[in-house]
Amino acid sequence: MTGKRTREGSGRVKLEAVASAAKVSTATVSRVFNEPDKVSEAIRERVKEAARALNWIPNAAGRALASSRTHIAGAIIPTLDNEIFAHQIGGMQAVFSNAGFTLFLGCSNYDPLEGLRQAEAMLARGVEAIALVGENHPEELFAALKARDIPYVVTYSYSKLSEHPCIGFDNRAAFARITDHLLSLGHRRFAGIFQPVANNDRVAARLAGVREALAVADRQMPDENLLIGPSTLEFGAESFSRLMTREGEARPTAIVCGNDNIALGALMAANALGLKAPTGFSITGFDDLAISSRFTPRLTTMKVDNQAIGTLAASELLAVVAGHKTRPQSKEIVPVLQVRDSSGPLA
Amino acid sequence: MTGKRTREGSGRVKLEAVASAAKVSTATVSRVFNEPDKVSEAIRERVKEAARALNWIPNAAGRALASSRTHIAGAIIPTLDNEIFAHQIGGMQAVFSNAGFTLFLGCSNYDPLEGLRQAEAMLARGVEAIALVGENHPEELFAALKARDIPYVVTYSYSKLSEHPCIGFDNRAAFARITDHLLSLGHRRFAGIFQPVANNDRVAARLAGVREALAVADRQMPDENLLIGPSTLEFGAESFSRLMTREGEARPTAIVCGNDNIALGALMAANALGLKAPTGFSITGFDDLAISSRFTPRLTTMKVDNQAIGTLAASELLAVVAGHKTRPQSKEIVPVLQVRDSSGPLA
DNA sequence: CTGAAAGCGCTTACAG
DNA sequence: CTGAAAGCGCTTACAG
Repeated sequence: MTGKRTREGSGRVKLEAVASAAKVSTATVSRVFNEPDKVSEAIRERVKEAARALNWIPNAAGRALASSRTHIAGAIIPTLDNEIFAHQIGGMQAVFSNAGFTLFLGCSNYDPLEGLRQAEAMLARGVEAIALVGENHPEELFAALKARDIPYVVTYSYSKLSEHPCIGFDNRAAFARITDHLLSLGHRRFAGIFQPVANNDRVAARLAGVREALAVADRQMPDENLLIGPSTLEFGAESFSRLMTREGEARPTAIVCGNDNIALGALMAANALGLKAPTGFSITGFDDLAISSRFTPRLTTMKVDNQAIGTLAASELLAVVAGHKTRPQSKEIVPVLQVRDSSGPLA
Repeated sequence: MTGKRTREGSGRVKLEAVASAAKVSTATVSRVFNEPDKVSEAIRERVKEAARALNWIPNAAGRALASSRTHIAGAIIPTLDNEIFAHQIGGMQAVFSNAGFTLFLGCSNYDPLEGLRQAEAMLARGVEAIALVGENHPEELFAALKARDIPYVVTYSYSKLSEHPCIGFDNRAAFARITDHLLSLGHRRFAGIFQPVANNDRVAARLAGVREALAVADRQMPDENLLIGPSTLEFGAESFSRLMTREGEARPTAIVCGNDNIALGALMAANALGLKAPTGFSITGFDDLAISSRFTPRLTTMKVDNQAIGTLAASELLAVVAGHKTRPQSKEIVPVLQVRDSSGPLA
């Protein structure tokens, strides 16, 4: 009879119901929750009471549409299977949640296009800020972020030269450092066991760090001494066996592994072969996993505070969202070398 | 001059711009992307072209408000520090993403109230479905889910008796199973090293499983043989030392650990003390972490496909959201006993 | 400090 | 198959 259209609606309690229950306008209800100082205490209490009584949960879509704010942030990581990213997300999640932000999580599985796809889904849903692991993303993604003026940070890797705000550490410097450690122990024949370099700027930088440190010492790592494969205990183990069963000069004395997982695999193979580092050879890792310091032999590695990377990234992003700064500030986290039993003097 | 109000807006390209560029109504643009079959091909192409040219990304808030659909799902887990939950989330994320859903992640740190808080934030943001680890959540949470008719599943734990749809395994049965294994090996003096039971229905069920199996065999685990503490290698190690330095009858021969991490710690302590399972004692874990089958001695444990729990949970939730069923179907994942070197005949 | 009402960017019932 | 326009549930510029 009336010209009214019929619409489904959500069927939920809405702000309007709270307003009429508290006998105030919808504007006032909104203010009570968003700018409480602008409302007199008596009314404030009345409205809160009504909201509680009706069990009102604000509809974020309405809020987002009216205010162009969503209180959502996003993070894109390669995979949760690696505890370093899991810890990073854990730290991030806590800080965001504490600030009233809910976190979208996307995993690219090391496929930049998949990362792009997921980031776009997040943008469509109005994320106010986004964190990306590494710089290895399609230019398109960074362009979209800039076009919409969405603050972002690149995490895990850090470089002074980067055009992006980054929170992490210098992978190249870290591996130059660990190589120097082995060099200072007298090692001259180096081998490397690394995860794939494709789509992974962090691993590429690590290798560059090793090569750079060796070059300074007038050394180098022959191609046949660099084994690349999956970041698994197995690959570490089989690579170690392949390397150490070589004869004479072909056998390395220092094996730099791309991370602790690979190094632990190598150490297991060594134990199985009855070889005990640091006698005759040294092995190093990277990450300092919980188990690395308790394994026999204890693994020489570098410790990174991944959770701190996550909390710092979230804090910087929130500061920009809140308008405290215009751009997230880059922060360098310095990995700490942990010299333990798996590395020692050449002799 | 005009009575118009000034509003900020998002400043972004909107559907309206696409409509006028393609010389069609906004209704048609919307249909092109949501019900393409209802639009003639010529117009469809024209609109898509215009959208592409303008680089339009739909505003999800507008869409959500008008359609009451957000294409967002949520998951609440205790922590990402434990790889079992990380794997579960990894599986879930992939399935959701594939279906056009973006995933909210919340970590409760084993605090039910924190989990409730984060779940409420997700509800406010319109999640269409939610996955929760375990049943240990405030009744309020389940009530809110039911009131809003949001499909949910409880993951990781499984019980036929549960009033909730659950996808996981029977923790009680699994630990009864592992206890039976030790019993069948001739062990009679049992000890346990477990993580805290508070707010963790899974751990409570595990302990119940051990006790139940022992009771059937007319045995029991004395209070002083049950050590409870953090799920760390350290706690596993120190607990082992404490247990195994006891004299005579007070020293257990079978140690059931709450998970692999604790068991690995115990094994490390054993190695340090020069004790080698399964000579004189047996140790079991739970999870079958990557390292467990390669440690020396290889750990007897139970393997759970956590990723499958995640993918199944997401699939069930999506089926409900899509209207294919009214309620997620419970699914039991059966853990597989992996008998290895850390357990053996008593004598 | 408070309210009436326009507007955020979409979808969809209705009409043709 | 297509369009005009109401409506989704909030926020906020404006007026008082």
